[in-house]
Amino acid sequence: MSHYLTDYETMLHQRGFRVTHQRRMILDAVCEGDGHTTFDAIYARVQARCPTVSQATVYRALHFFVKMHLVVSADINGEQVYEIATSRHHHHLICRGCGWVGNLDDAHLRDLSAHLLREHGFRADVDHLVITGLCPECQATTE
Amino acid sequence: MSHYLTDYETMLHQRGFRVTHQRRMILDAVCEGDGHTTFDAIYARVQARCPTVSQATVYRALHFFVKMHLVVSADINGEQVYEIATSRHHHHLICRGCGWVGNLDDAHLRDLSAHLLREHGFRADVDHLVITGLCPECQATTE
DNA sequence: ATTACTGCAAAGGATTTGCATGTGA
DNA sequence: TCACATGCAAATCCTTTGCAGTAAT
Repeated sequence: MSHYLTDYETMLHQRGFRVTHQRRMILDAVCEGDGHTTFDAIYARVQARCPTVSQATVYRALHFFVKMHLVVSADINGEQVYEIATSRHHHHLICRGCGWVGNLDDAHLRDLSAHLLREHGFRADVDHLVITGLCPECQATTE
Repeated sequence: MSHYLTDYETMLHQRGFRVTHQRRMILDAVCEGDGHTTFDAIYARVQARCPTVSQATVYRALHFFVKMHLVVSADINGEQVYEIATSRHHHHLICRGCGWVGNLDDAHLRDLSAHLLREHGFRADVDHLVITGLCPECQATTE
């Protein structure tokens, strides 16, 4: 993680932005998540370490990181979630029964996105697709 | 449309719910849309015919219709949109540049959902997937 | 020394809710 | 008739913003 941190700090410096104590904590809090961290979870983690950090700062930092492409956000069932951006594209399976989160490699969507580009001229955002459904356990218990 | 209306009215009656003037107007307003109608658009259409209908009623009716599976809702870029439920599964391509909306037949996702079920045991909700991206025109103008 | 960033509190916008009234079956 | 549905307004929730003070470079 440390050389990754160095990279992003250098990048921010080069662009004239500042690396603050708060931003470091907030980015750490995003990294600690399993991949889909809600605002509340991030805010709680930050608060645990530094109770004076305000919600406004967390909101602003998250927007900032998204704009800097260090974090990606998605909307799952009306709730905004955040995840550290990685170079490898992958997608998520979300169980609407129990909240289980699974990963889906980009490879399985290559054909689809190729089709969309060829037939519709549509360039799909393939970096963070969310597919909801039911995991094996939740299929057993009829909703 | 009329026999469809009869069907849903009968269904609601059987379940002990009531078919009111407001609910009819609200469902009509959802039907008039191209498939992704925002709350504001629905409320505006209803207001045009009956200015006394309140937002609360529209919110309540939409939730009600979703629960009755007469309407499906999705979240596009943080905005909730509504669409009449149809038997035919289809998906939507949304241009994040200009808001253009395209349809994508379910057939193109059959392979993917079959794969998910086979490999992950995951039963994907294939009734209303939203894929964002850029349409041909908006690809020209670099965002 | 700049000026980006933060904390606080207030504002803003969207959605929900309590309650008295109205209305469909 | 009587429970369901509505309108109104207040309440609630989430997010953004203005501004004065703080801190990174």
